[in-house]
Amino acid sequence: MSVVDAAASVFCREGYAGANIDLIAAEAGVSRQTVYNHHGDKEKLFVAVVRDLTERCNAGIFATIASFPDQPTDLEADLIAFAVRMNRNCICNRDGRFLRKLIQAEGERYPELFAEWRQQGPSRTWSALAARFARLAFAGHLSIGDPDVAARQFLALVNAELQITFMLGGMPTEEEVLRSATNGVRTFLGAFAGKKSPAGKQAALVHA
Amino acid sequence: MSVVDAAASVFCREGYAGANIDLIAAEAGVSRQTVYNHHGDKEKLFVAVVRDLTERCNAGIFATIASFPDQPTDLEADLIAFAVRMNRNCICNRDGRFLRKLIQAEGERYPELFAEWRQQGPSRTWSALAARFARLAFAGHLSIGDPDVAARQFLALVNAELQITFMLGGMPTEEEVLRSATNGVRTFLGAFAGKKSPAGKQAALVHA
DNA sequence: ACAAATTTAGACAGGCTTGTCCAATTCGTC
DNA sequence: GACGAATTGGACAAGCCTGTCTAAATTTGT
Repeated sequence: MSVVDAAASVFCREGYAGANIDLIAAEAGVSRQTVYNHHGDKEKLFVAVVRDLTERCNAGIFATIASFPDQPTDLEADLIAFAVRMNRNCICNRDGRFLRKLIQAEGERYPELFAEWRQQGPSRTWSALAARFARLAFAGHLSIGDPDVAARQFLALVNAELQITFMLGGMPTEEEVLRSATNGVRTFLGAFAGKKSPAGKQAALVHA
Repeated sequence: MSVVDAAASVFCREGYAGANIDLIAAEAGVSRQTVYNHHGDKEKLFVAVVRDLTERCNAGIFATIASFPDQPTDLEADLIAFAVRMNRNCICNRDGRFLRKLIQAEGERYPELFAEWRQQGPSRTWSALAARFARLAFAGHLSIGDPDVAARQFLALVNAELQITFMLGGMPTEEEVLRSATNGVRTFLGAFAGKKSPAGKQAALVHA
């Protein structure tokens, strides 16, 4: 395990103040001196950990959003599968859980570091997701007022049943993820199911 | 400020390991020795803080649930007002934010302490809320499949727009709380709005 | 006003952690 | 095999924190 990975693990488990450089070195399988040679001091190491996690998490999120069902065959099934992918690959995995915990625990102590995360992560995630939902609405599959609100509510709904598990740092089972996603998507579609006259059809008519 | 209140503040701000008894004493306006006289040691003080917060938060939650609109005049407006009360009095207030942060940061280190919170807090909260929604459904105001799922999704929806603020330990403005509640309740009703033939009417007919 | 209980300030030991220094060892590469 | 670079283990100082102790000051109850 690399030094940064070991540090992520220890910072998450023990908190910044409680994290011990000796323990990080031991967990990484290197000597303490090597940690200092590579990363300078504890604070620089922490920053490196956060940047590393932010980068990997964002990459995973945007890779997953790229698999959004733009042309769904079975909208419910496709959205459920997308929500499960999102949870499995971005939110429940090691990086996601670690980053969330670090943000919650140390976010107030490093405002500039996490402001950067906030702008490059959630803001862009929501925009990208909102654009996909807007497209579904435009094609008549959904009836949405504000796509940004819909995107945030989609994420909130498909995670609704996992919040306690997340709070305690746990990892939900595959079955829990599927159930939460299924219930969430059904409610989402109950609220936003498409109307009979999609915008696409209307536009086609105007052009005809 | 009491010792326990000051300790809650410092534990939240600095984490368990980073919390300094001298700082707690100073913030409480007493000497360090008094802290030790009253609470024994750091760990006992931490347990006292968590128990205190858990108790007060639960009391606030159940007091707020008691104000649930069982016989709504304007269902949307009544649910929005309820959601705002819930957020203001239980989730965004000092105790709620502190307890959440302590659970997230130290939950894994004190499993038995937070298992107790979990059983007396979220479990009972969801049951109580589910019962209220079931009653609304029975009276024909809502059309709900599983009341427990509906209760969790209701809370998830009305907080959907506040999650980032909560993550960073911030306090949303009154306007943000209202907007999130309004958007959440509208989506909730979009998915669960009552049917024309309420169970109550059917029951009345059976009895007639 | 007086006596008991509590609180206070400060000193103090013990332990732990960070970050540095250094000599010895190992590793990568030619 | 040889040479330079990186790694290692350990010692080390300095600082911080916990928890205890003590004697003085303050508050409380009567």
